[in-house]
Amino acid sequence: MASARANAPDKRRMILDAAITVFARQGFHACRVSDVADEAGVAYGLVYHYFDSKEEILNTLFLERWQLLLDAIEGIDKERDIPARDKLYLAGSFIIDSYRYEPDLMKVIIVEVTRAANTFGRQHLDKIREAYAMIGAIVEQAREQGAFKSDISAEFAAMCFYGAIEQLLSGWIFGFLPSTDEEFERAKLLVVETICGGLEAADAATV
Amino acid sequence: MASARANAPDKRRMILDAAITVFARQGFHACRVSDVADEAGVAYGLVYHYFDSKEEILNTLFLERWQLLLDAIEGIDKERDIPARDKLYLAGSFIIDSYRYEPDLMKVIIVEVTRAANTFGRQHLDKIREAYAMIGAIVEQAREQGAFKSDISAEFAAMCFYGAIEQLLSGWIFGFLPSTDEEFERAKLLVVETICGGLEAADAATV
Amino acid sequence: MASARANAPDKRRMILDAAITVFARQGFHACRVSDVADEAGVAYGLVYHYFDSKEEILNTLFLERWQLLLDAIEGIDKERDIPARDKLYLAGSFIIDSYRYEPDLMKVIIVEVTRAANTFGRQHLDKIREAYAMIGAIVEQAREQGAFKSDISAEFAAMCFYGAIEQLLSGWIFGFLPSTDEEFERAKLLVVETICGGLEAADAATV
Amino acid sequence: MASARANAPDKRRMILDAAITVFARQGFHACRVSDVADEAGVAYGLVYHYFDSKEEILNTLFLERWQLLLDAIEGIDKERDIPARDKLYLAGSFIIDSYRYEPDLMKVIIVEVTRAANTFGRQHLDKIREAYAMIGAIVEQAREQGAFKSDISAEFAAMCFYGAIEQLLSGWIFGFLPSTDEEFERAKLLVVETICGGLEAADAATV
DNA sequence: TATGAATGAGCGTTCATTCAT
DNA sequence: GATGAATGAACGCTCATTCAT
Repeated sequence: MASARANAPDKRRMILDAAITVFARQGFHACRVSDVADEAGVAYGLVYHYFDSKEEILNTLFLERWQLLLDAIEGIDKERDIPARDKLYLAGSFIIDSYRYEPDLMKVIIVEVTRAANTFGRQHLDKIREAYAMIGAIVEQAREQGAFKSDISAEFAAMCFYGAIEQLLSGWIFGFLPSTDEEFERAKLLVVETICGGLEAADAATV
Repeated sequence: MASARANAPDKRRMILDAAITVFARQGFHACRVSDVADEAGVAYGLVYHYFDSKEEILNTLFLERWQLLLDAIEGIDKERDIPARDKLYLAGSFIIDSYRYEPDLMKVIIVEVTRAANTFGRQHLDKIREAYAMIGAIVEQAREQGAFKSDISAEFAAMCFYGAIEQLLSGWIFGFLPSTDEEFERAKLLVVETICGGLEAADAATV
Repeated sequence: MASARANAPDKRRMILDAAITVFARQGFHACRVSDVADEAGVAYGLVYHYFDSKEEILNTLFLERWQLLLDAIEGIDKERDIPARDKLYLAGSFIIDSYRYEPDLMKVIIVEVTRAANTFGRQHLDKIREAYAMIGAIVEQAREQGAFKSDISAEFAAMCFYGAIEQLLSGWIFGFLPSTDEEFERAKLLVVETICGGLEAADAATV
Repeated sequence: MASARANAPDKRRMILDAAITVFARQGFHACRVSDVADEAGVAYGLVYHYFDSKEEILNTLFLERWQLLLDAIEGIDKERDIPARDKLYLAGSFIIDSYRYEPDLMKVIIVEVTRAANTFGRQHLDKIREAYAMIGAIVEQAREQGAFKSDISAEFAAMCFYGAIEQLLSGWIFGFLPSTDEEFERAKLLVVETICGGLEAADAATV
């Protein structure tokens, strides 16, 4: 029987996927629950069979994905013998690739949650800050080892790093940065180069 | 006429100021037009005498303030004989001080406009990008002069710089960075130090 | 200006009157707010301009009317020099006449509030019981004076009296008692005769 | 078959019993079919296997119990050689004891059917009135025998008697009369004393 | 200018009922 | 018999906006 249902549609998943599409296209507030149901091809009420509210759908999407991101950064940080810059490169890459491969989902998460700081962002602030903390931990270790400047706190550095990446994601999301593979790869390298190496030319630092 | 009304209340201004308070406290979407009218101490309908819609109030607040910011950065950039790092410091200072001295207004602008990218941010995208462009112009000049690395585009650098600052503002707005004078001053210095000088210690850059 | 508006329609009152008609005809739960608005000839939203909810309309109708009833019984009780039986007759008359002259309003109050004990009745229980208490006070005084039996508590007597009257009202409301003037007058007399004098024939009481 | 299933759970009965509990606790309208199913420990849809609708469950509960009541009163009335007052005492006792021993069921019947006159009460009005008629028959016989006053119609007397009892039941149901054995027994005696003997003291009747 | 009563489209949510398994 | 996923009509309430005064 399980096999008979192996490729049966998982309606709950279909609703979540439809929500990604609809939230990304119309925005969370501008869309109606019926838009999600229509996109998923299910009846209106089924959405409420699986979720308590429209908000819960968004929360579910965010928490699912954000946990993957936290797990990824944690995994990167545990590889002890690579330099902090490489760890930050891997973390940044994971976020950028998340957008590259699932742009609608990441658009929803960035636009409707992490940047929507006084609606959903607020209720997920602790979860969001876990990411900052993990990036901060990478920086902190580098500071202790003398690789990073001690006068810039790890927390501060993490916010600059994350802020820069989120700004880049916004650029892609709103179409003023080109969404090409080259651009994604270049951005991965340059955001680390900028934050770790600084904008200033090495031989000009003393100017 | 102006003198005859010298100390008559400017109802339009009262409405705008009330809107700053209310939008900051409750959020643009969560508040009603009547909340703004109540805060301003005027009748419901008067808001519609001065503004076409609730949105127009927010647009007005944004455009008023953002133009000041653009003018300030432009002014900073025209002082030709200071280094790019100093220009960026001044630009960053202006933004941070804007929040320091008018936290409600800046909260509204950041939360409801620049970070609300798929509602108001979208319609003001060009205006917002003018700020990136001005920061980019500062960077571009430094690149041409060899002070900044040429492999990091000015546009990219500007987004990292602005992203870092906006992230810091979010930290203050949502209360996970302390809003003290020392902290504001420190942040001004460090955000430039981070973006221009990089996180890496000078003697560790080759590691 | 006041005179210019002397016969201007009081929309709030129109809504209340429409609600009496609609609640009586369709029942509180079976009708929609739009039915009330339509009956009143006003826009949907105006109902919510004057009342917080559909329930508040019913509460308002009940409290308005019930207070008249309480005031009436209180007034009756203060006329000290008439016998308890006459006071009960006047109290019963007031209630029966309330139905006679405003059948829809009393139907709503009886059906949707005082007999709807586990919805609205519950929240107005204290107010409803004030009526029992006032009737009880009339009985109590008669007991103290020796006119009424001392082995039947005043509270118990009040509930029997009120229960009998409410049952009669139900009979008229649901059409199994004839709603004629003679019937109303006869009922006023007989309910008192029954409760005060008893069903038993005087010469048969010892049987 | 009955023996083969002697101790198999009778799901239909379980649903009815669960409905008594749930309807009494939450009220008929405020509860969902799933609440009944949960309480019964059966699946959602099984309720619809045994009953056509949520209403049919209530109808079933009412008709089952009301028939017992009708049968009881009929039985009482057939014992010809006891006085009307005793018959009324027995009828009242049966109703009061019904509540005493099955308070939830009687609460549901009183609150959701007999007092809910414009929903379920209406469709069961004829059945409810059968009870009045039977009480009326007891009174009528006493009138014919001269034991009861002839100027109070039997139908009227029945409504007063039933109204008084239902009011008492409401008092117990909503907790403003104490639900003790003494109270129940006292009420049985006093309601008959009140309705048959009247509130007025014998020696004061001429006052 | 100034008021606030009046408008009405729009949406989230509920839940009785059906039906495929 | 038994399950619970699936359906979809229905409704209370919100609130931006209009307009008569």
